[in-house]
Amino acid sequence: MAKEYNFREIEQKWHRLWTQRHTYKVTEDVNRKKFYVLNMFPYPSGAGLHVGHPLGYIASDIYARYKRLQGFNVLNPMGYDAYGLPAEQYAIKTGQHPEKTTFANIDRYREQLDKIGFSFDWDREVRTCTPDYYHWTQWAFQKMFNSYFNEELQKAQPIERLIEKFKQEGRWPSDEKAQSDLLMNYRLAFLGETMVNWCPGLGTVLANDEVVEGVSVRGGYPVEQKKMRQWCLRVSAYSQRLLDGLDTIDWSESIKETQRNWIGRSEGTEVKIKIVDELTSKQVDKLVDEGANGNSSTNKQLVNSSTEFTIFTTRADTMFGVTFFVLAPESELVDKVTTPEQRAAVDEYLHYVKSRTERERMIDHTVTGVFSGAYGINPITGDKCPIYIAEYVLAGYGTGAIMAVPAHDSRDYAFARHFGLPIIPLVEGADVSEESYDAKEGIVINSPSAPEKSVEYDGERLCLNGLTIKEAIAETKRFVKAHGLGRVKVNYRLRDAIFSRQRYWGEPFPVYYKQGIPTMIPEECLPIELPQVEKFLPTETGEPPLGNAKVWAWDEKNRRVVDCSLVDNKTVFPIELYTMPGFAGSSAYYLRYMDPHNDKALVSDRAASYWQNVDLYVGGSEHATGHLIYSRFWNKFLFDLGVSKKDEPFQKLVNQGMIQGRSNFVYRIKETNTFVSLGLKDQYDVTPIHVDVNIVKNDVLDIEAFKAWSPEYATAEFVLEDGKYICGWAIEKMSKSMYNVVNPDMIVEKFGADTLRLYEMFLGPVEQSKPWDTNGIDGCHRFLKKLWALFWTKDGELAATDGEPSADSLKTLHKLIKKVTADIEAFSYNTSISAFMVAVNELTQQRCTSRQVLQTLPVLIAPFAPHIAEELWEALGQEGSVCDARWPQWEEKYLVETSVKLGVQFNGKVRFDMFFPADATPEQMIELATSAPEAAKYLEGMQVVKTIAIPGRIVNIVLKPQA
RNA sequence: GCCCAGAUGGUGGAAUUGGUAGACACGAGGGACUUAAAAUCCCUUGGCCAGUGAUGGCCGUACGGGUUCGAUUCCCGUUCCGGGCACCA
Repeated sequence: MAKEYNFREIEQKWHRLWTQRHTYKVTEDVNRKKFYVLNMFPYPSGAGLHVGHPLGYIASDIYARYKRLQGFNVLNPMGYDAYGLPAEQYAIKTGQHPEKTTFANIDRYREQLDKIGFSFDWDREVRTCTPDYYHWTQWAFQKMFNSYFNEELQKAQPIERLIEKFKQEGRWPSDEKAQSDLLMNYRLAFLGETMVNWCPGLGTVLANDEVVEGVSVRGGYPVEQKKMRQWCLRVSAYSQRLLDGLDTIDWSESIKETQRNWIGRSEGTEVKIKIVDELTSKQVDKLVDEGANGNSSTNKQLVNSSTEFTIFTTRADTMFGVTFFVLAPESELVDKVTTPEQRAAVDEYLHYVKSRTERERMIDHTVTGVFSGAYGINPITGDKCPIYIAEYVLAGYGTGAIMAVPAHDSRDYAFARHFGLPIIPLVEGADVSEESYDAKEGIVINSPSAPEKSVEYDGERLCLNGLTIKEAIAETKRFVKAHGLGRVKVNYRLRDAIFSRQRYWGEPFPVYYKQGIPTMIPEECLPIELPQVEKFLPTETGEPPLGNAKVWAWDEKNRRVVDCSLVDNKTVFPIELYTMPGFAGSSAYYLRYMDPHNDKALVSDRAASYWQNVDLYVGGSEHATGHLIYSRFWNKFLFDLGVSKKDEPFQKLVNQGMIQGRSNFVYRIKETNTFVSLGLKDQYDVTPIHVDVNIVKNDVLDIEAFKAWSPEYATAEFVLEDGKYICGWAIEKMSKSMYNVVNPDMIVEKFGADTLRLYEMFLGPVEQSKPWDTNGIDGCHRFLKKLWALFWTKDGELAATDGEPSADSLKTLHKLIKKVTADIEAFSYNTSISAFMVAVNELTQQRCTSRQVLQTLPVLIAPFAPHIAEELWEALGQEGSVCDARWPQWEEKYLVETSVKLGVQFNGKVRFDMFFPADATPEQMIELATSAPEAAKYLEGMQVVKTIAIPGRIVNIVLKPQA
């Protein structure tokens, strides 16, 4: 009896042995080179894992195991992003404490993960919701609070330095409240009165990346803009460093591009615009006559006339085409600028703008706006242009005010057309009769249209005519700077991150309010643990859920958390009721894995120095503008502090694709309980119904299982084709409601973890999204059986012999080593597995039993299928674990061909194949090809024009008819 | 609208980056073994045409052009699908 491949027994055995032997325990070892592999840790949801989740873990595990076999000391940890909304919402619904459900989910995840045979060092597991972990989240927050960003040094510095500076400059107020307010403008973690994305459905604010098209990512509730006092992180301070860092890391171009868009650097010019209004310009002469001592209302006008505002533009070259200015409705200037005559119209407009939700504004781009009554003076032309207020200008970007150049900006163009404002073309050949010319290419004209149309400054007038747009921008910048009309300014779209949430299930802020001044709980007293509450909903007075906590006040004298009733505002103060957002805990977890049990520091200097940063990070691309920005920001801050040793946290990033579901359908004839097979369905009026993919094999329905699936179908009847019921299919998101969820446990049960690992990788490139189709899995399972069979005789004895391997076998082996090594390096696991299949087939055909060849195979397959690798390794009588073996080196000498079969081409078309000596020179190849008998018929009556011969590639002879 | 990435058999996908397109796997068809099933093994499988046959010919990598002895690969244009950003001045 041949020895059977009993994967269940093998996998259970090795899972047990790995645990017993601590095979995957990692310690810092300065004598070995480190390699840090990391997966984005999962949020443990109640639904458990489906086959899509482990894809990235398998891909990184393969790389981790490969690196280990190469002799690296590999850190490959795993943990849980355990704070989050679903657990809290579940708690609200059921009253179950989120910790309870979260921990239960974690246990379930762990159980599922363990079945797949990962090389995680579980001793390093972290959970973001445990006090020993969020201790360091709170600590980092306090460090940010006590730091500011030094623009000159482009790095974070202790806030004390800033205080010193203020003192030296005499700007340090004596009042404590004023001191606090002043510093809030600089702290990296600060309380800010900002417009936030308020989500009434969730009862909390959301970060920009948590809102898509005006609704929340989680739950899809509408989101509105609201002004609130919130904790914020000054992420924008790091804009330039976040941008520059992208050039130093090995990430996909598309994700870097996404981040560049998100950071949105634009280099432009700020120009100061003087304001005049109708009244002032009419009355200026009169006022001068009267001696400027008019009544208070005219005084106010005079103040207005000396007021100026600043606009931001990236198209400084178009200053000669400005025909109006526009302010954002939320701009503080609106109030100052509006004239009494226009007051009513402006108020009405502001009211209209307020009534519109963010979503409406985003979708509906109809032109709206109102004239403020005031005018601005274009400093370059001296022209007086009306100032409008319109919602198409955003308060949050630039200065909230723009100069409008309708000829060369489509939005300004639409506005000008709507309000009948002039349009002045500035680019040679640009036709602006139908639409604006927005391109940044061409030669500038009309700038100025006549010499006197350009205002003189210090004897100089700006003239851009004849320049290219790029030159004109540079020239205008120079002019504006030289004459003090404004300054060159870089703007970023990246906003500061709103860092507080009105939720229960998150990290509490280590902050209390002393006479309204936010004060940090001393570092030595951290962590401040999340208090118990009875209800997870906001309080009746609208406070966040932590308002329900009874013991949630800070006793300054005794340095501990005490009962709220003790608050006396002398020594006992209320603690912050907000909690931190989801990204707080996930921003520095990779550092914690380096030293997870340290209770003195986030990470020891020794561990951080050894592990440096993550060499390979694997996770979904959906985190491009969330986690992957926050984490880089957080790390850069910790780098400035000297805690992190690298400016960038993740050197190489691989984004695994999503696994979609492949749903199956049955077709019910309307108003019957009869189902018709796919090929016949067009003959009836049918309703397609999702059917559980687990009772369908190769699109053939298991009719008995279907009848048992739901009582409704117990009496179903079927119209079959060829005696089978064929189901339809479609690619959809993998979800319970589509009955297309495939569970990894089931696959492991049926085929084994090694087959699952192999198949997940065989499905296609790791980066690519693809549907899961269990149909193909047999191929991978068969391969493992064939590999297994190679090691055993018919009688179930070990087949290995000590004889010298054949040249063929050595060639097969070394070809395989070469291919697999190159493919793993390139993350091309699917082709790697194909190479294995070819090699095993070849070795089987060669009846290879050589120990020398056989003992290399377990090492090569170990990254992909570790269980079978261990079993074979042991069967061969090798010492220890295959994990401690050395990755083999391929040798060219076994691959050398004595002859090479190449296509011989005449005029670019392959005419015949022939063998050439492997070491033939191009000249010899041409000689051999032209003298071959097959060549004669092509050469007849022809003349050789050109010959091309590339050893190993091609032989090509170009002919033309003889003259 | 702007930016990025794609499009190859019935299906998932290969192709040493300009050198015999379709590796490997699934599915399908045929065959062997078997009382039968499972399992295993062998053959065929991009399309069209000719031939009893070994075989030969033509077409073929979304579409239309171009460069080249030679293009799935490089260039230009078009269509379609996916991802990101989006009144960002």
